[in-house]
This record gives sequence, structure tokens and C-alpha cells, in this order.
Amino acid sequence: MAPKSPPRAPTRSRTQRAIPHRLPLTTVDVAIFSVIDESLQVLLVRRPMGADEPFPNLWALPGGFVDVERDADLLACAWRKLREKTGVVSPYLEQLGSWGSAARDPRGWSATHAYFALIPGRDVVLEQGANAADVSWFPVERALTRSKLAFDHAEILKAAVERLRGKVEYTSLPAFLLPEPFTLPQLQRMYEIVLGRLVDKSGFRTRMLAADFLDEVGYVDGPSNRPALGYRLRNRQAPTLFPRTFSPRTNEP
Amino acid sequence: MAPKSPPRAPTRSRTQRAIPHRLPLTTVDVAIFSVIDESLQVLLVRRPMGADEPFPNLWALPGGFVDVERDADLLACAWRKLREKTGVVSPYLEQLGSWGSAARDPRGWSATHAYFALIPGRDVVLEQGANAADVSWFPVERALTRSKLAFDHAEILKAAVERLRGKVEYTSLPAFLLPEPFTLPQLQRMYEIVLGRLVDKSGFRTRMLAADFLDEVGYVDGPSNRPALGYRLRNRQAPTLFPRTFSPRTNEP
DNA sequence: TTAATAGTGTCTATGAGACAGTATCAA
DNA sequence: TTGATACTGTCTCATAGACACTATTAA
Repeated sequence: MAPKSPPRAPTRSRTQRAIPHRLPLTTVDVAIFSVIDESLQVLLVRRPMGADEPFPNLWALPGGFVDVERDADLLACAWRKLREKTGVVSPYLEQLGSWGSAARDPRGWSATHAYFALIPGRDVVLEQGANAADVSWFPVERALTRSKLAFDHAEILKAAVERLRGKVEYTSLPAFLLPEPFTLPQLQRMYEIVLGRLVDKSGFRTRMLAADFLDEVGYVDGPSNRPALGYRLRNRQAPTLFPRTFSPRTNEP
Repeated sequence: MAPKSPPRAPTRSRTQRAIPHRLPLTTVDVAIFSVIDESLQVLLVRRPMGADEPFPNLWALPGGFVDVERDADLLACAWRKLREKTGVVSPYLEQLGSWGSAARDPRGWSATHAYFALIPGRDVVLEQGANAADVSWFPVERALTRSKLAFDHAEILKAAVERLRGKVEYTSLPAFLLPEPFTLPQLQRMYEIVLGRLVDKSGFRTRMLAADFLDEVGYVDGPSNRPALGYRLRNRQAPTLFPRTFSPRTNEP
């Protein structure tokens, strides 16, 4: 089934049913998160300079147009954007939502499909080949408050952080922020950093082991004196859902 | 800031950065749910006949192309689709996700932004003006199993039902399926119908009132002998999240 | 031996689930 | 008075949260 070329003469029927002669732009953007230096960070790229370029020189989420020749579907396009900016092979990738309006891109009506990704800090290989200053990690708080982002990317990033923080309350998502094998104390630290508060050790361990999504792989070296058991995710395709959320604790992380 | 016309000569820079000369089609589809005759139903429309039409005569989710002249943004487009098919004024409307690929529409690479809506059964005014047989309610189980749907709408509908059932476990969403004012037994019935299982009365009442999202509006008439207290949603803009999910119960609804 | 982190045991309070019971109406 | 439905009280049990405790290593 070879697809026809989209823009063609509009053969309107009774209602607005034929292919419109003006199409929105279609893009994919990815909010890539990692924990670096004990803080949750997001990868941003600098918009190119140039008269025709929208938001020149501002920081933006990595992304760009869907390429109907190369991208089989939206997910493949997101994988491509991710691969082009980081050398990461198999991060966690989830659809976040879509944003579309007449106003968000000065080049015309545009709709973006936003994804968010979690990658282990160790796996990051930035700026493979290209210029170094054009891509960088930012602590999410700084990216949200102190820098003006291109397009509506501040809003998208805000939604991504909220989604991440929300899901961390009742899923195993932070495990995707660690290289395997990892220890339970390391995993607990990921939860604490993303949530921004301390978590009780005993309850945390009970909860993680009861959720039954980790495979023990023997003792591993760590930063500690006493060695700790290492674990791997049993299923790297999807996070595990817990029956209840973490409960609040007043302390700072 | 007047937007330029999207399709123009491609002025490629070093990487793929200019506006592509072939753009995906952009559509919005809405899965509209209601509880009718004690069962969860979804609104489907029949695809038109015609040689140029994709999936002629098959049932599909209501939706269609984004109109860059009329639709300010995606949400406005979804509202328009909803209004064109049902006369409903202010249902619950939430973004579900997006589906895009080269294969899903024979007319070319296309991406749809899917929404789902909840409307009270009473509020439905179908086929306002147009032909009657072209739009109809289907019980979701039947729509999912017994009928072949156009495009990838079976997959989208499946995702919508899963999202709805999932969120009903820990949100006040079923309240949007009832006309106001409603009683707690009526609300409980909505939960039971969507979840497909019975819910304990006492726990249900405690839970609903503890969540503090309902306003009492005095006794209302109902199907019962004894009158019951009527309630309204305090906030019709967003559902309330409960701290825990409903727990399983083996019985049938 | 000490310091540091890994890991466990135990107490308590909360609240959900189950179910029996009471209240209030129509007929 | 009966039946039907609205609504409440109470018991039990699971488990999260808090925190004190033990275990195992390096130095």
C-alpha cells in the first residue's frame, strides 16, 4: 500500500472532508532526563542562529520535524532524535502528550509530539561529532525558572517533570536512571533525588522487594565499605506499578 | 506575528533543519464515552462511502483534520469535533496520546491527536440535523471485539478504555458520567459499571466524602423509595485524585 | 577498633474491606 | 406493615511509617 502524496487538489464534499490544502507542521520533541551530580537534569540544545530560524540562540528540547521518508512512526522519530543527541542505546522512552496551535511556532500552525526519556548518567555521550557548546545538561529547576526556552518548551518541560515526579510516587521509573547492576541504596537515592525528599530505608526495601521487579545478581562494588547486593530490572521494557504511593515525609533529601 | 504558509522551497542547512516539503497529515480523534442502559458505551461514526475515502463504510472514532484556519489549537479542534457529533456543552475532555505512522492512513503519513471525553447519558443529542444511521453508541466490549474499526482506531479505543478504567481506580472521573445533581448510590453504580465489579457501599461513601470534592445540594428525587442526598462536583474542570486505588472484589457488578 | 554503610526487626496507627445493623421513605 | 433503598457502626486485618537494632566490610 503505497501512500499517495498528501498535498493535492482539495475535492471537498458536503462537509470538510477532503485533505486540507494547508497542513500543520509536525515535530517530535524529547525531554531527556538523567541524574547527574546528585540532581535531576534535563538535556537542552541551543537553537541555531539565522534570520529564518525561530527563537535563535535560545535553549530548547531536542527535537525536530518528522521526516516522512525516514521515520516509520512517531516513536521511531523520537528514537532518532534521542540517538542524534545522545549516543544512548536503549533508554526508557514514553509518550508525554502533544502540543499544537497556530501560535507556538512563528513558521506556522504546528503540532509537536512530546516524549520523555530516562537515561543513566553514566551512559551519556554528548555532542558526538558536532559542536560542543550547543548541547548541555541543566538542572530541571534552573531550566524551568532561570532560562527562557524556545517555543512552548518551558510548558512541555514542566509537564514532563510533573509527569515524572508523579509517576515516581507509584512506579519503578527511577530504576531507569541507573546503570545495571545497581544496589537498593543507590535506587533509594534516585527516588530521593527525583522526589526531593528523604525516604525511609526499611519501608523502601520492603516495598521494592515486594514489588518483585528486580533480579538479584550477587554482590557488587560500591562506594560503601560493606558490599551490597546488586540488582537488575527483570523487564526493561516497562516500569512496574506499585499499589500505593509513597507517603510524604517532611525532611529534605 | 502572522504565520507564513508552511509548504515552501526547502532551504536546507547543514543538517535536516529547514521545513520539509512533505508534511504529515494532522488529525484529531475523540473517544466519547457515556454510560447508557447500564453499560459503558462509546460513540462511533460511519466512514463515508466513496472511491477516494479511506476505510469506506467502517465505523470510526469521530474526528478529522485539523483546520488551520478555524482551530486555534488542538484542544479547540477536539472541542469542535465533539460539538459537531454531540450537542454536549461541557463534557470532561482529556488528551489521550498521539498515534502517527506512514501506514495508518492510506492517504499518506498521518498523525492523530487522540482525546477522550466523558458525557452524561442524558445529555446526548445525537445526529443533530444529519442522517441518523451514521452515528451510534456501541458498548465498548462490542466495539473492541466484534467490529472492525477504521484506521488504527481499535488500538486507540483500546488505549482509551484502559486509561479510563485505570484512572477510575483512583480518581473521581465517573462523576463526569452523571448529570448533576447525583446521589452517592448513583455515583457508586457508575464506578461499578466502568470497573466491571461491585464496590462496597460503606467504604465507597467514606472514600467519596473524605476526598472532599462534592458539594451537598439537598435531597433529590431518585428511583428509590427513600430519598437520597444530592451532590454536585465542586470543580468540573479536573477530577480529584484519591490516595489509594480501589481494591479488588471478586463479585460481578 | 572504629567508622560507615547494608540490611533487619518491631511497634503503632491508619484505613480499607466486610458485613451487620439502623433510618426513612412509598405503597 | 412490608419492602426497598439510604445510610451508619464496628470489627478485623494488612501494611506503611518510624526508628532502633544487627551485620559486614575497609581502614
